[in-house]
Amino acid sequence: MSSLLSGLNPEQLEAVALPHQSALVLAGAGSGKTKVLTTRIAYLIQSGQVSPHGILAVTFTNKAAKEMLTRISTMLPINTRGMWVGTFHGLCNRMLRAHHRDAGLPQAFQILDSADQLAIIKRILKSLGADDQKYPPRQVQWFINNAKEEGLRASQVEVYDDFARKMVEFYTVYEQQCNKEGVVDFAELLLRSYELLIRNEILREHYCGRFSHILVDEFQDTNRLQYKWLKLLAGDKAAVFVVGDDDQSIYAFRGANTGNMKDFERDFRITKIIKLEQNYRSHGNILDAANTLIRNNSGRLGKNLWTSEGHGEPLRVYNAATDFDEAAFIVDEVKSLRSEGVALAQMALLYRSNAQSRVLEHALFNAALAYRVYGGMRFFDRQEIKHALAYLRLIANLDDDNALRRIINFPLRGIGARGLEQLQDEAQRQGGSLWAAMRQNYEGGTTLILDSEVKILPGRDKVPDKPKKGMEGFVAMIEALRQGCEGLPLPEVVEHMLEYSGLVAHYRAEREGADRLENLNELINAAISFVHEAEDDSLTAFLAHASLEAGEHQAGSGQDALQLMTVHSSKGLEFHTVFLSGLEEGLFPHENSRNEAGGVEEERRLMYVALTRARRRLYLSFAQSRMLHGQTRYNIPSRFLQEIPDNLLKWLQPVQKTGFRSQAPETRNRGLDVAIQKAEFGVQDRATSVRDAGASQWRIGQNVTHAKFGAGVIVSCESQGADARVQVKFSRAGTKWLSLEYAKLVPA
DNA sequence: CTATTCAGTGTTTTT
DNA sequence: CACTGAATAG
Repeated sequence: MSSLLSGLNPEQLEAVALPHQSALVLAGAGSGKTKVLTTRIAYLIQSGQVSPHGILAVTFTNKAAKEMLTRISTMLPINTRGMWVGTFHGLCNRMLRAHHRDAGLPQAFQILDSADQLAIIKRILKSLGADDQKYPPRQVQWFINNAKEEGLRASQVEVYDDFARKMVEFYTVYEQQCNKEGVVDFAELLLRSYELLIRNEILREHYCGRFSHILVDEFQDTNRLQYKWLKLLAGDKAAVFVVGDDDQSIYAFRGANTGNMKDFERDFRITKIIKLEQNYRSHGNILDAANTLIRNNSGRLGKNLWTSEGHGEPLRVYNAATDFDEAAFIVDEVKSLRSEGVALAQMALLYRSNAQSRVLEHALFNAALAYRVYGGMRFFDRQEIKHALAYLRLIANLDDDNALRRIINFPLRGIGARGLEQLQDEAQRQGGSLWAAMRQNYEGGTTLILDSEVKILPGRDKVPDKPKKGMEGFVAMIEALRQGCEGLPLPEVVEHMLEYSGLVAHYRAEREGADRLENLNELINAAISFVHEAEDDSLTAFLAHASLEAGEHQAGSGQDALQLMTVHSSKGLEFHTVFLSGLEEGLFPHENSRNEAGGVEEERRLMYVALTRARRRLYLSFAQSRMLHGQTRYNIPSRFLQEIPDNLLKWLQPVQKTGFRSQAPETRNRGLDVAIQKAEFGVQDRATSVRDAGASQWRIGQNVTHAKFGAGVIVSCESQGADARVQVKFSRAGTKWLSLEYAKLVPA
C-alpha cells in the first residue's frame, strides 16, 4: 500500500486517499492528473473499499482510457477487462449492447459517424423537398446534435419561430429514419443510454447499486447530457470524483459546459476542492508564458502553475515570410534537434486547423523525415475503408440503408440514380428498408436456399465466377457473402468480404489503387489485432470499434516519427519540443471565434493547452503571408503572442526585432521585407534554381533516385519552369507525380 | 449508365 | 484549393 502512495505530493496524496465522498480536483496541466486518477482507483481496490466491479471511470478519448487501464494494471495484478473504464460513448455503447431490447434497438445496431449522419440528413432534406439554402444540412445536423446534447427529443424542443419549427420537423423525420435503419449517432448513444436508465427502474437500480465509485477525467469538457447521465448513475450513494481544469476547456463548440463544475459543487454538496498546481512537466519560462496568457481570461476558477525546476530556455519565436518558409524553418530545426539526440517522437508540430498540416507535410516529406499525422483524414475515414466497412455493416444489419447506398454501385454494377430512385419509392411504399424492397423485387431465385444438405456453402469461393450486374447481381452477391461469412472468425470475414465483394479486384485494376489496397490489407490487420485485444470479437463489436475509435488506428505506427496534430488533439499529451505554427490573427484565434460569445477566450484556452504541452523547448511561429482557400492571405501576428511577456521570448529573426511590437508591419512594404529577409539570410530562391538547372536535365527514360522512394525512371514530363512535374515509376513505391521544385530528384 | 468536366461553394476544433 | 453536385458527352 505504501508503495502505491509514495511519490505523491501532499495534495495528490490527499486526493488519492480521500474517504468515500464526492470531490472536485482542479488539476492544472502537467500536475499529475492521470496519476492521481489511476492511483486512486488502485488505492480503492487495494484497500478493499471497492472491487474492480464497482468502479466506473470515464474519459473523453480512447487514448486516455487506454492509458488509464495500462497504468492501473501496472499498479495492480488484476484483470481490468471487467472494469467499466472508457469514454462516455464507449460505455454507453456497452450498456446499450447489453440491453438493446430494453433500449428499443436491434442487437446489431450500427453507429453513425458525423459524415454518415450528414448523409442521412441530406437525403431527408431532399426527400422533403426542403430548400437547402435556407436550411443548410450542416446547420440541421448542428441543431439535432445540440438538442440531443441537451437531452431533448424532437417533441421536447421548444419552438418560437417557423425556422425552429422546420428544424424540429427535420429532427423528427431524422429520428424516424434512424429508428427504421437501426442506426444511432454519437449523441444518440448517450441520450438512449440516459433514457434507458430514466425509464427502466430495475436497470437503474442495478447500475446505481453496482458503481459505488465514479471517476471522471477532463470534467470541464462534459456537456449537459453527460452531466445528467453521471448524476443519474451516481444516485445518492456513489462517490463521484471528478478531475478537471477550467482553463483547458476547449470543447464548448460541441456542447461542453464549464458550468457543470459549479453545478457539480452544488448538486453533490462538495466540501472538498483540491487544487493541484505543481507542474512536473515544463520548465519555468514555459509555465510563466502560459500563466500570463491565461490571466487575460475572465471568470476563471483561479490557479497558478509552478515548478521546482529552473526557468529553462526562452521561447523561440520565428517570423516567417510565408507559410512555406515557416515549414522550411521547422524542418531545419527538427533536423538539428534530432542530431542533438532528441527523438522525433518527442517533437510535435501543432496547428490550429487540420488544413495547415499540408504545407508541413510537404516539407517533411521532401526532407525525408518520418512523421505521423493524427486526426484529419483518419484511417477509418478513408474512402476504401468506408466502402469495406459498408459491406461489413450490411452483412451485420441489412436494414442499414446508408451502408447499402454506399456500395450498391461500387464496384460499378450498372445501378444508377434511376434504379435507386425506384428502389427508394418502393421502400417508401412498403415502409421498409431499401434492402427489403430490393430483395422482394429482385431475388434471383437461384440463390439462398437455406438447405442443410448443401455441402459447400455458396459464396465461399474467393470470387464469384462472373459477378452479375444489376440489382439481381447485388442481391445474390450480398446473400452469398452473408452465407459465406457465417462461422468464420472476424479477420477471415474481412478478408473474404474484400475479395468476394470485388473491392480488391477493383482497386487492383485502378492505376492509383496501390495505396488503397495496402489500406484494405491494413484493415485485415486491424481485425486481427482487434480479435486479440477485445473481449467481444464479433463483427458488430468490431464495427462499433471502427466508429468510436476512428482516430486510434493508423497504418505504420510504432516507428520513431514526428507527431503532427491539431492543438485540440494534443490535449493530454506532452513532448520534449513543441512547434506551434500559424500564430496569426484569423487563424489562431480563428476568425470565426471573434463573433461567438466567449470565442476568443476559448481560443486563448486552446493556446494555453498548446503552450503547456512542451517540456523543454517551445517554438512559436507565424507567417506574414499564407495560402488559404487558394489565395494568398496577409495576416498580422496573433494577439496571443503579444500577451506573452517579452523577456520570455527570443526572436530568431533580427529583421523583425523592430517589427510588430513597435508598430504593425505595413502592407505596402511587405514584399520588400521579404526580399530583404531573403538577402540577409541567404535564402535561395528555389524556383530560380530549378529554372537554371534547366528543363533539359529531366527527360523520359531518365533514371533517377528519390530520398524516400528510392530508384526509379521518368515516364513522363509536364510543363516547364517553376511548376514542372515529372512522373516517375519507382521500382518499389509505384508510379508517382513529383514536382521538380520540391522533390529532390537525383539523376542516377 | 458512366465518365468527365464544370461551376459553385465553403471552410475550426471532435467523440 | 478541394470537394460537391450538376450538366454533358460518350
